[in-house]
Amino acid sequence: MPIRLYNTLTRTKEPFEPVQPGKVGIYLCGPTVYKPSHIGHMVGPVIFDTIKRYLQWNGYQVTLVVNITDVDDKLIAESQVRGISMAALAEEMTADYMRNLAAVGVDTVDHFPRATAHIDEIVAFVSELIARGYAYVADGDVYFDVSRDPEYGKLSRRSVEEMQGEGGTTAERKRSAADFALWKSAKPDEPSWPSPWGPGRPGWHIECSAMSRKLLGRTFDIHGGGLDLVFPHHENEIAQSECCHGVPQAKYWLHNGLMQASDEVGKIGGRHTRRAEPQPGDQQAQEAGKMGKSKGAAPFSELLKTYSGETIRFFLLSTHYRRPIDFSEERIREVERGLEKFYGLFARYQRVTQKSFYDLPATRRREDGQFEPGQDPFLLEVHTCRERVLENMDDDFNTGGAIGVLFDLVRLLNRYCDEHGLESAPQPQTVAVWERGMFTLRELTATLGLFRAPPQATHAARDELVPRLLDLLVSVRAEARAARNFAAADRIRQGLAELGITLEDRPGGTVWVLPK
RNA sequence: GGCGCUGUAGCCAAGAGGCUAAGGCAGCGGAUUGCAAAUCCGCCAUCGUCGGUUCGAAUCCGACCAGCGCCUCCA
Repeated sequence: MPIRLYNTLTRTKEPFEPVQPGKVGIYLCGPTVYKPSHIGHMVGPVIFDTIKRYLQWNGYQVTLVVNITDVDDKLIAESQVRGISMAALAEEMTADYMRNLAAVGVDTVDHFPRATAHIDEIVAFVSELIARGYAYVADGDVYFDVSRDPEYGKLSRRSVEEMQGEGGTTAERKRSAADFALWKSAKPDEPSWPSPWGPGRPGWHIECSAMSRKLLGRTFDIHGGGLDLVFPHHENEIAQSECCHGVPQAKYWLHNGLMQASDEVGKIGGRHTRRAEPQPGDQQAQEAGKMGKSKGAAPFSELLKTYSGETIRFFLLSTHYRRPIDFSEERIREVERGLEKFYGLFARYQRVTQKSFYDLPATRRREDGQFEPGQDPFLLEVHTCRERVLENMDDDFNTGGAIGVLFDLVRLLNRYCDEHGLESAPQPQTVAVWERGMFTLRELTATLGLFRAPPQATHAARDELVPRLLDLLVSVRAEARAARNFAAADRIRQGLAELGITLEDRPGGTVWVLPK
């Protein structure tokens, strides 16, 4: 069964067939690095990291490129405000972006090309467009002549007539409002690079055309980005690249939905807001806005102080990527409680087998994880879960549906553990069957890039003394319980609970759980 | 105004013509437990409204209502 994906170009789901058999090139539009990234910047990278993992697991050799736009009006403005160079600002913000990506487990990106490192390629690209008659020079600027491109508007489905084009001071130099800048002449105090048209800097869209060509070729497989980039960014990229090359730039265009910033009020904002009576003073709270425009868009690094990168990743993957997501901390906390189900099962696995779930090998290829369930009803159900997860993933990377099935699998594994008394009286036979199921959970979560490493140990757990003291308390409490002195036992448990430490009396003994 | 997206339980969310409409969070009942915690079992929706197509629609079509995005160099 083939992988299908939704192509913005055709507005339909299409079977995935790479340009070259077995190889896949993906270009994702990354950030303009002028301020710290917020959670909205993580949506694309997480889904495309997942897509790459999944395609690789399905046997494709995948190259993933995420560009860094490090020259732009906003960078210039911000660097002037802060009194540092544009390069220094870009450096700082790129480092922030990289740390954030690492935290959410995005580590499959092959190239992070920077616009300023590709000025030669950009100048060459612009020159080619001029030579072919698709662009014109105007007073040190270079503009793309939209009227020369009969296909202009095919991605966003707009007609040239309705375009307003870019405003700004350079507008008069353009022949048509819809034309857009390929190269902008520099003002005296602005950073610039030499070019045949005088000192200047690249326009917004050209770096993606130039860098994708360099790293992935004239026609590559998947071009991704946020839904807000469909117009004008991707439309203009297509115009530049396809007029220059005469071949499609990308076969499939994938766009992720945008993160909406709900207010701290949490529940408010978003699609379901139904204002029965417009309450005075309530209006501001009712407005959900796009992260990029919202002043409430906290730096992602701040969010990471409260929630793990894995929680965020799980949150982002628990809905389909094309759907808009309302962000609220309450939602993150709900997701976090769902994650506990997985962590709880991993802890059980450790108790039963003395092995870490995280050490289980993940399959490299889809077919490696296939197995014959035989007649065992448990394994039959595990097998079915696996199929259901893969069906979801094959269908336009439906990670939300896939995660729903993973919860089923977790319940299945817990039930088997309960029913066969694996924690109290493990039998090698049943443990082996259970492990077969755990193995499937391992491989399926790995394809989503989840649970690749144990959650960061808390500060308390890193302290050697804490576990020892807890063990001591637990053993004292065990003696009290043996003597049926439940008052003393409960006092210990209650006291620890007030410190956020949970005690679980299990068949094999008492387990303590530290707060996150 | 133009183009487009969305509306499924208290909240989040999968499903896109036909099995009892996944799953998570919250809640309720039960098993287990000395009591808890964790886990398991059970309960909790006719799919924005109105019409149409169809033997049959949450799923297709139309209208309407509501929210949102782009058309302003925001992923």
